[in-house]
Amino acid sequence: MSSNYKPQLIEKNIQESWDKQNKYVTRIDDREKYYCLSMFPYPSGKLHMGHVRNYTIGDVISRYKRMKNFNVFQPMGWDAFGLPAENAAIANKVNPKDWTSQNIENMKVQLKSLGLSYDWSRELRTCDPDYYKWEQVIFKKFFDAGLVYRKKSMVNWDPVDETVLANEQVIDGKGWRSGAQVEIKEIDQWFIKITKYAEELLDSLETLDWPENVKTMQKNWIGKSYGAEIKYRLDGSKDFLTTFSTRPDTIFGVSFLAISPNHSLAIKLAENNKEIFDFLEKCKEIKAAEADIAKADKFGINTNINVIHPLTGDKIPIWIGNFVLLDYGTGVVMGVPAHDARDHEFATKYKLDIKQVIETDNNELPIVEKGELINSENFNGISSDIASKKIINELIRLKLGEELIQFRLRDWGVSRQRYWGCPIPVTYKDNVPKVIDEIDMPVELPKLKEDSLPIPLSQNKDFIEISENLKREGDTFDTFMDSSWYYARFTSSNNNTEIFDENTRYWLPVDLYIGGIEHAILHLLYSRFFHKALRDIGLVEGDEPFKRLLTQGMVLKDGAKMSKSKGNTVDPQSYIEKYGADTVRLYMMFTSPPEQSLEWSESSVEGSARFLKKVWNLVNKRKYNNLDDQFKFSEDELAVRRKSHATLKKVENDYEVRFSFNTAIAAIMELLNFIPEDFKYAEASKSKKYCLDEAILFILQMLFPIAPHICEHLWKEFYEEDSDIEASWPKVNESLLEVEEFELIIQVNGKVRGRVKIHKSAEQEEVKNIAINVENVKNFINSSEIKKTIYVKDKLINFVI
RNA sequence: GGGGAUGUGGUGGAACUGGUAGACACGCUUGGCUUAGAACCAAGUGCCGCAAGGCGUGGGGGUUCGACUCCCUCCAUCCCUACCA
Repeated sequence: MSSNYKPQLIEKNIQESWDKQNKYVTRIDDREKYYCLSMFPYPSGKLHMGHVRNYTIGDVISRYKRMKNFNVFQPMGWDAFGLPAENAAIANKVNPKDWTSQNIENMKVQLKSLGLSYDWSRELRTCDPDYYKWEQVIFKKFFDAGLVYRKKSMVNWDPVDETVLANEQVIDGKGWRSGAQVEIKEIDQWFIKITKYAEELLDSLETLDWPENVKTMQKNWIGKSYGAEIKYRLDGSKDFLTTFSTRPDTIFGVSFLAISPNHSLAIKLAENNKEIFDFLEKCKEIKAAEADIAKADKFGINTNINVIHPLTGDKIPIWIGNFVLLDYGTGVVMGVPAHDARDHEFATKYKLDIKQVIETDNNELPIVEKGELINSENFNGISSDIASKKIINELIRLKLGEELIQFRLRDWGVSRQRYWGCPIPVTYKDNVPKVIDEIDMPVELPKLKEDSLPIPLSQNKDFIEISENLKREGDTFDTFMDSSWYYARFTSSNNNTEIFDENTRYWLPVDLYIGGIEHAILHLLYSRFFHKALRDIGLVEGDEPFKRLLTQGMVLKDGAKMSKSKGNTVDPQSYIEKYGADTVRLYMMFTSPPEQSLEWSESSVEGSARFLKKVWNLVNKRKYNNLDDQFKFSEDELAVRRKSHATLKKVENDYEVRFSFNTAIAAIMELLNFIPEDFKYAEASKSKKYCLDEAILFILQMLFPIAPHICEHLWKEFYEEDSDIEASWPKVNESLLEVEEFELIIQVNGKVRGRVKIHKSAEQEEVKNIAINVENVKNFINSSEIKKTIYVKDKLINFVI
């Protein structure tokens, strides 16, 4: 054995031996199963620190669970469709498929060098026809189940490049490549009825062992609200405008209605009104993203049309407002300036009536809280909640409204006007769409001609035109479709004849899903929806795909997310080469708890390397003595044993319950520092040797999930060549942890003034007498009267003077 | 605009249930080893103060015998906002 720690020498050998044994290829057996899944990466070309962090967390837990005798399944694959491949194709004149394949090869080598215990036999990539065939099959089944429909919807349109742009491709209202002013355009798209599952998606959140913040985000995103649908008759017409409001109690304060610029009424009015037409044109300049619409200055235009207030009969003006979203509710907002901040701002700007109809202790408008009604005819004096009910009843009686539960969640538009994605398996005969038969799937993405840029599929005539009146759908699926069911396909990815099989039934649900917090809403909600819809068409079992969730924070540098555009990326590969995978893994786990963001620090990496070196130097050239524990241990020997077992207990809890790897590592470091020098001497007594051996085994076992190469290597050298460290986990000896004495904290007025060793069996009166006579405590109490004594057993005593 | 988080020494962080603030590291200082450096080892290290002691967890206020932890308020930063993944 070489005497210095050289990770480059040992890591590669150990990784090869794992490969040779097929150690992490998993099969159904009779142990308890554990499906540990980390979010698969987009193959951008290089692993970044966020990946390293994500995959190390997954690997630590997988290895720990294996040591605890679970049958662990940890697969890895590639979210291989998406925009960056098209961008790279344009920038570097490479085929998206070749670019993607090359990237996958590179990243796979990088992942392997990290020593991650994946079952590579289940590897999948979403751009393979073998994968997306089944996505097309699912689409058909969803269609047959009535979950799919076609609807017009808004996109960002670049009039120069004549392409649809993603939100991130619109910069300051301009196309990123052409620089042209982007317009909002309405086109036909495929939608999936996720809203049909809104109620269940909301309710079953409760059953999930997920972080509260993620559950809250999903709950707010789904946005269930109770209110009323209220109909306003257009003045001089039999037609109505319908609005939804969560505050029918404020109906007497309505001073205008605001409709979306995309509302059919607005579009109709623009036909004969230049001013309105120009206004709508101006609205089209704001990018389609919600954040941009919400941040844009609120402006509006009076249509000079009125509606009739359903209860007062007053005439109320209709405005068009750029802040009204067509997709939410009915695309019509009832403006109550006195009781809504946005309406107040709008009414102030355009000098519209502001009529207070709710009274609270607060008298500054807008009053958005509930209160008691005023200026509301015969509803005056009634509290908001009761008044809402009464007003809804009145509207029902007049047939001008009804009670309604509204969701913020919108149906999922899955059409994308791109090339590098899964073709939507539809044909059009005389413009009538038909989902193609399963037997004709997959509809393969056509290869690009040499030197061709990745033009949107819809512009590929050879693909689109089957015959004169039979055409193919030219859109591809949203890549969120690809990633919404991969967790299930991993279990059966080698099965070419069935989408799912007995492996799926064995492995699902995912026991632990690990990924970035940035996916807290969209990806996780889509996947949950997919699972429920797949369940209802009989393809999977259970109600939820991911039992437990761990959301890791971002990896930052200089306080910002690492990104190419900011030029603050740190390449993990150079660190793996310089320090070895174990050091990088240890650093990642030690430097920050997983849910928090991690600030990259150059110098701390050194510290992690140093610790592994210390472990190496302790164990190296030493040999397990194979002694039994029949010794009369001295006090300092007992202290070492106690420390070993207390550390083990803490580490188990940190790994399993808290996912708090940084404190687990700190505890292992403490144990290492705790071992007295004389225990390590060659001439040390057998009882000391026993204590040291025990500590060494524990350290290697506890550290193995995080730094598997060095620990496995040392385990074989120190303990037994033929023994598998990953098939072992020590047991806590609880009796060693029982102590007779503890340190009592003595406070005077809540401040620590002394501490003293106390026997656990001591009575309160006895403890008080000891505490009060501690020299420093005496000085502080002086001759003052003790007004109160607070005693917390086995912890502290506080004298209030 | 809305939703979700975070804020503790020079730095990363610990304090798990309202009960010892700063564990464990990084860095720095001093000493040892060395021709020198690196590495390693030992000691010290929140701030002010000679000390006694005082102050201290983004700012302000509150509850409590006791607050990093609970409540109110303000500020800063990060993530998501439905076509980046």
